[in-house]
Amino acid sequence: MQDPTFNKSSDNDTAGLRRRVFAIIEEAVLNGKYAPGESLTESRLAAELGVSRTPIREALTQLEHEGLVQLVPNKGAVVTGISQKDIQDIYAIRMMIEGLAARWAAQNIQEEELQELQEAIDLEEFYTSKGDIGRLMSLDSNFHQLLYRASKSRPLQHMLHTFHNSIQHARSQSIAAPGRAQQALKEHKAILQAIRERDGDRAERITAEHIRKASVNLLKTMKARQG
Amino acid sequence: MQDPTFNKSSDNDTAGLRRRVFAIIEEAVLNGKYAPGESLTESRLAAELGVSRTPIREALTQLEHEGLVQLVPNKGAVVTGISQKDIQDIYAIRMMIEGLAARWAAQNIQEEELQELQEAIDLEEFYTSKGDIGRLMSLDSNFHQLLYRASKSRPLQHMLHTFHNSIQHARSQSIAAPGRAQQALKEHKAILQAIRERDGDRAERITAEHIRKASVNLLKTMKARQG
DNA sequence: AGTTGAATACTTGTATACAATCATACACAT
DNA sequence: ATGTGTATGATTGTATACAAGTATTCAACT
Repeated sequence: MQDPTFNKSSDNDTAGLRRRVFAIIEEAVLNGKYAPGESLTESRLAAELGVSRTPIREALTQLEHEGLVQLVPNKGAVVTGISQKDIQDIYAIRMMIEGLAARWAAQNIQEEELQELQEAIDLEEFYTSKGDIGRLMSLDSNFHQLLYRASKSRPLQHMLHTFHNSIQHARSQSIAAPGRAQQALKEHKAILQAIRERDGDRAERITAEHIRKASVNLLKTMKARQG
Repeated sequence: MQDPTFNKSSDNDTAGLRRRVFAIIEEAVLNGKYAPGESLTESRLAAELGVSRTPIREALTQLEHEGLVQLVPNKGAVVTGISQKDIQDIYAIRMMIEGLAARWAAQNIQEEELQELQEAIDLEEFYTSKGDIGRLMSLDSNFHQLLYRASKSRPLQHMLHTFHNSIQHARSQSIAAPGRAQQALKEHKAILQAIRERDGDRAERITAEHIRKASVNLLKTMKARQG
């Protein structure tokens, strides 16, 4: 076994300027290069990134929907940033909602989806032993996305997808913490087991616990990193 | 007392084509004029509404974020529609999240916000006795928005705001049901009382119950109407 | 000095033109 | 008959031009 291919990519990868622009601005906001309160005008960003205003506009509206900036007419996009409390709140919300997702998944999952989850976990195990953080990030995403899909609830799927994106940056820090990947893998296995046994209560409970632990870990990491 | 003015309008009212276009397409989707599965191309909509593609594009991306269409490249915006199960799911999610909002509001609300909630309820009482459904809709929205704000959680506020929009249409049906407005008013009063007493547990519980009742009522209404 | 007013520069909102990509239909070969 | 390759048409993505509205600045006046 050398490098299991990872072909199930739910995200659209055909770059496009908008995606690149979005990623760049998002990164800059999250890194603090654009400070909270600062207002970004379209023309300035367009000049800075060497593209026209159109893709900038689209990226900004998307950023607004993710809550990173606030679009105020004739003023520009005001950077809001994400505080530590925001992340804490997001995890508190995720605890409830992903718990619900796990419960519904236990009720509605299909045999094929159980297999997909199992495969995701197998890959996770492989890369955890290899210590490949990059892959683990995307596999963790994958596991949770599969969970959402198995819940058979479109609104829930939609909402969690949005959320997931908005804290992607934070999650990547969390999983890089020493020992966290191993722990997450163990928790993922337990969640799958509960779902496989169609035990909705337990699935909900341990999924919430999984999120809570990730949250604790993340906040610890963030505090260690920036004071 | 004749017509208490309602000046606190959080929404931006400066029309703009995008907003109008958005409203028109949203209405058409919710009314079933554009059937689920149908794909709307930008040029077609632009011609139909007599505007250029630009505001259409922006409206469509917004509609995608609200989950009403899915933007697929080179195919157009595919209408997804909202099923009865979707609404059921949304209310299940709202039960949890708004419960959380009420709990946090009980912890963090300020004196001034308590007064605003009280005023909202007073107005609600007035228009309930008058039977002015239109006002009640916007007052119900207002009450819940105030609640979100009082929770002092930006992510929660943001998420619930999005949700609130996406089911605005459904809610307007719910509140129009006979007797529902009176019941909702009573429940709002109870919620405010719990928050005023800083009883987070109770506030969470009865808020969840409030959403559940609204959900039951709405589904009954929908079934009666189109089932 | 503070206030008011107008002029200017800037910013967003919209329209339109162009490029690149993709789906589809049709002809042709097997 | 079926599969394949190509050509055409359609659709989105991006750039740019223009219009309308707003914030800001500076000067004049009280």
